[in-house]
Amino acid sequence: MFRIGEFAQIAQVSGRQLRFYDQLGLLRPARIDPQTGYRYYSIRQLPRLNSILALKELGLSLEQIGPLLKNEISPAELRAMLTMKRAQLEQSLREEETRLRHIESRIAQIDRRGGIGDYDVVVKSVAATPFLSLRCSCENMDEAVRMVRTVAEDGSRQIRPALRDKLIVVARNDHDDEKLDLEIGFSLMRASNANIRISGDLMLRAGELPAVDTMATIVRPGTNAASHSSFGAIGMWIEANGFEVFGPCREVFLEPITGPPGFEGALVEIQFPVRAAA
Amino acid sequence: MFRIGEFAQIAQVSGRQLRFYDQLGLLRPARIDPQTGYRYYSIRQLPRLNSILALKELGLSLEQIGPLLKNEISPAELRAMLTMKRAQLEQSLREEETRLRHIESRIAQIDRRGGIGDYDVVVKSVAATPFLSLRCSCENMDEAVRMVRTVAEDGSRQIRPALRDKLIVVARNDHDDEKLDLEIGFSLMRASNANIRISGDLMLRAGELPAVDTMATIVRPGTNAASHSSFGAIGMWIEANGFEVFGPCREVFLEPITGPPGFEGALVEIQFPVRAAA
DNA sequence: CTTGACTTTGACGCAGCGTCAAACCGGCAT
DNA sequence: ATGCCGGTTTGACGCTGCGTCAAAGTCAAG
Repeated sequence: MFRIGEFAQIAQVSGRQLRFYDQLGLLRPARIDPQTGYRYYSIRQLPRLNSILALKELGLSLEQIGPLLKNEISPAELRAMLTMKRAQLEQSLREEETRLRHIESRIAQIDRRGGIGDYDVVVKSVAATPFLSLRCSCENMDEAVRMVRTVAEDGSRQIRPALRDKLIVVARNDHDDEKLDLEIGFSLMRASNANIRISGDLMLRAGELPAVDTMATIVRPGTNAASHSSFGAIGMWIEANGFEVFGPCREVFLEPITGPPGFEGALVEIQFPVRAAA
Repeated sequence: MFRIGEFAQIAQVSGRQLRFYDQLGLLRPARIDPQTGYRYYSIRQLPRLNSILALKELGLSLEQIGPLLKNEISPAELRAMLTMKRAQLEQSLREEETRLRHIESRIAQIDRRGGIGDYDVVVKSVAATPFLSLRCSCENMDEAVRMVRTVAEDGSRQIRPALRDKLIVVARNDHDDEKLDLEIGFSLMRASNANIRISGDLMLRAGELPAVDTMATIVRPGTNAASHSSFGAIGMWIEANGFEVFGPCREVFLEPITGPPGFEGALVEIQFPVRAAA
């Protein structure tokens, strides 16, 4: 019979652990002195303790180990538990590898640029949303900016504020032509089938923006210069972290557009649908 | 200005999180209504929140993120933090891979044998210990068993109980001859240079058992039959989990030997020094 | 004015112990 | 017998980053 300290030393565990296992009923001492409350362990309890430690090593929780030791678990059930554990482990392994890549790209960035860059690329998922929009093809940036402004202003006037949500520009230039193939419109609070005619012959048509599970996003001031550097940043991030672009990029105007041309004060969220690179 | 729920929805976080970040001072709401205590967030706080989320993704703790956002951290310090994180991550990746192998070998074992095997292989580290022992070469198992018994009995008589610790047999058969090359003796509570003569011309000489960092161990009843199966079990375990045997195996008798020949009632811990397989 | 949806603060929970604190106990030296 | 030092007991809090109630107050629509 050993007192708790000796037994702990033999088994390479802490006394606190033994007391805790006692409390959980996983490993009661062979004897407890009723006078003093001292716990006395027999060397014959070592196999049981080792079973506990081995099962813990496999990643099982102490709660799960209890029934196992009492042989209340069939091999099939244990197999199922372990298979689940394996799946969880594989999942977390993949996640940690992703994180490792994140960290390494961030370290490389510090080394390259000698400073701290932007931290704000975030992966999120977005739900499908009704979208009242205009498809158009623009020759150059200036034309695109004018068009966005037109849609923004006329849309703001003609769509009820309670229905209108945010201005969104989807870049659909598949084969990057010279031309910009854009879809410009407003997301809506709820579905609506009404098309809306705006200035001249332009027409906003009801449609839907599809949901995207993994969307790499970055929030930036909407000045054109900053927008350009944001695209660079998010592109590097996507590449460095083992993703690839998977669909059309969106620019979400988080604030209603006001002020002078150029959207200087606007706040824009750039969104790239991504998936793990092949 | 958004109330907490809307802002949470936009940023894909929970309201609880926002309140928590407020409490930590990481992200105070743009305004708090002094009447009602309602928190109001500006969309312009989204970049800061995204910074927090991105840094969290890198594995930094919220405590570490605070100073970062206040620009109280130089790039070099950040680099150091991330490098440390990377090392930790790589370490935990290796550990999880090891666990994954453990689990897979356990599943395979269930599938092969249709049942639950022994759970009790445990890795521990053992310290160096003074060792009073006899080196001998035995032709067969019977001779070895007799020799162990002789050392056990004579040693128990001739070494003071306060000095004597446990009977240990080290198997030194390097090139597995027919013969068993054993070292049989007692570990001691403290160093001693006294050699001890036991029955006949046999002599226990003072020496030392070296420390071993990673020792795969299993505790078993000392019956010879059970001992055999234990060796099989531990061998399979070592192989399945990507280790290799690295030195001489030890058998530690956890209880003083009593009773009839064969050590039927004894409790033995088998120890194999191991290292990651090449 | 009544709902029903939101929000506030406050508290507990978690997983597996580590780490005090205050009070006892055991064996050795005197 | 007596001190003393080291081990032991129970009990409580800490940790990480929130999730999840609970009770009470707020806001906006009908």
